Amino acid sequence: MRTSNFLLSTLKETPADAEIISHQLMLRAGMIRKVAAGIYTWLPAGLRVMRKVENVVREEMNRAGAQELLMPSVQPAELWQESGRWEMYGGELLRMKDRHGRDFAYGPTHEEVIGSLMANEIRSYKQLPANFYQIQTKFRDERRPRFGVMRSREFVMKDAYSFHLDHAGLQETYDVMYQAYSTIFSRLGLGFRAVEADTGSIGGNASHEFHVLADSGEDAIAVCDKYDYASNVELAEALQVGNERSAPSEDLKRVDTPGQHTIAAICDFLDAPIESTIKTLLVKGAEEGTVVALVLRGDHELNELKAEKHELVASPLSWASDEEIQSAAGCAPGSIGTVGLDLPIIADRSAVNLSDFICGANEDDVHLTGVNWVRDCAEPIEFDLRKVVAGDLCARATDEQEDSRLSITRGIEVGHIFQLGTKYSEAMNATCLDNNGKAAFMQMGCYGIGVSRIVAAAIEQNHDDRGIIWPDAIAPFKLVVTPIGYNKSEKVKAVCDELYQELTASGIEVLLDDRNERPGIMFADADLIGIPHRVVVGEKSLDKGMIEYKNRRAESAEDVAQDSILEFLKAALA
RNA sequence: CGGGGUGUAGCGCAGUCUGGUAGCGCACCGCUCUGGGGGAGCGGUGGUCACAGGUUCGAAUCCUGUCAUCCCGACCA
Repeated sequence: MRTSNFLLSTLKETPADAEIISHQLMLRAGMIRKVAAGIYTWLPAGLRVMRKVENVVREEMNRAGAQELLMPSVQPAELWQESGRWEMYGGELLRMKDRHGRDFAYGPTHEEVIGSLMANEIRSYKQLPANFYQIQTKFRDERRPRFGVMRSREFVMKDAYSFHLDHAGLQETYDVMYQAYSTIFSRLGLGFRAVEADTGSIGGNASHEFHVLADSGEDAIAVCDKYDYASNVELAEALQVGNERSAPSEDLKRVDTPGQHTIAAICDFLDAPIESTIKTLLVKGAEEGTVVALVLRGDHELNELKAEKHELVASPLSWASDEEIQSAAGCAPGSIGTVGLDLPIIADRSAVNLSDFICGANEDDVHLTGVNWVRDCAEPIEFDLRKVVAGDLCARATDEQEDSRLSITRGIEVGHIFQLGTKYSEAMNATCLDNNGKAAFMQMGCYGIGVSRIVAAAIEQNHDDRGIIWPDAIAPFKLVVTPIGYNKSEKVKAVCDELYQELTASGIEVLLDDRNERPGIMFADADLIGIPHRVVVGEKSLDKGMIEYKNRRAESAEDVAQDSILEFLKAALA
């Protein structure tokens, strides 16, 4: 491609409404343009990158035995009513009516379509296992789209759905997909991590997310390399910290604590370590109108996702109102405690093993010290409630060494694999006959990759102050040829044209910058759009029989003899 | 959905308080010089000042309403 024939819409200045680096660079490099909130046009430079990602994904899905198909983006409401999600899905489902007034939705995902399709197409276990995928535009009407294509409403996704006679078959394909995903992200040149994930409302027994590691990531991941453990912090198990509960050694004492309503204030006021305090949080119970107390050690934070998994706790988690707190505890938040509290008390593992601790007295501006479970209040229900923090022991650890502890890193979720079980096959009545001729609901798995999001994630991970640095596998062009004086020097023009033709003929995607621009502009543009390899052809070098080569990541350039440049480049780009 | 910003040329912004012919830089077009990291000069093109209504002799500017968009949070995966 020649720049004279390519829409190179680079911007010198950063558009004001772009916050994160990938969004800024995608706009500046002329990859995308916003059409509406969360809706973007992909310009040629951007689309070239997305196609590269798609192709790698397609190759590896095919290699893993999945078959590509294409389902409609506009889906009839009946399918969603059948699965119950027409009501359940909420505002994210973009609904519309056709000219006859019939309800449709723009597909945010395709379990319904594939489920009803395969209910018809698959009749016998002999057709199983089967795995189908598509690469297609989805629409989720996010409440708050943000960060460019990182969290857009319209986006490109690879979604795959597998079908099995039994769970063993599902597990087998799940493992194959796990491997395929690892291969895909490796081939894309991305630093990533597979992490255990919450199965959320979908349910099922296993789920992994694939995260591109980047400080700007929206998700926090707890990692322990020694035990090969990585989990979304939403899910990561928090072990008990501290020693086993010891016998009470202090008497229960009432202390006036006027105006001290936070843990930090109490510790300061009583000159007590924060590990000797507990906090008591009141939340709505699963049963309408009830309230439940959640207890954590003072220095720990509540993991709301864990809490709402307890059968006594309302899901989604919902805080008790001030009135409910007043009537249940007899005081305002800040003075709640476990003594004399007539509520179910669910305590985090690390709070359960405390003795002689400090808590509120359920009376405004009064606290208790020397509190002990059993002696002073009921034995609590033990439950994993807290958020893990860096330095916690890994849940798999069998020792307490430094390298058995968790570190917290941030990631961008670019892939997610689920074992769905029979949830959708039951909803869509997708059965097949087993080898006894009996109908059985098929086991399903589903496997997503955020194709457009990967483009942004790759930039988050690969950029410098001059612009994007594409991994070779997804660069819009592998090599840029920058002539000095293309329109002035016959010699330079001839060498560039020949180089361009030969490299192009050997299958290398080359951008020849034939604009009549000053070198600085050409260098700046090439760096901004992130082309990984560059050669500069100028009369000065040519007179010495040299052509200059530079890797985008390298500090400086090197001279290569003109007569060996082709082999050199073929080797460098291999 | 709650809170906070912002809407003036393709991009970045000033002008709004204090009403009086719509400006600057970049980009873009033409010419000249220049030619290894966003160069310089001269001359140009481009705007229903988000929209609607109101006040006024006169509104980008004041008033009312609407919309769009960005950020934080909640929500979602």
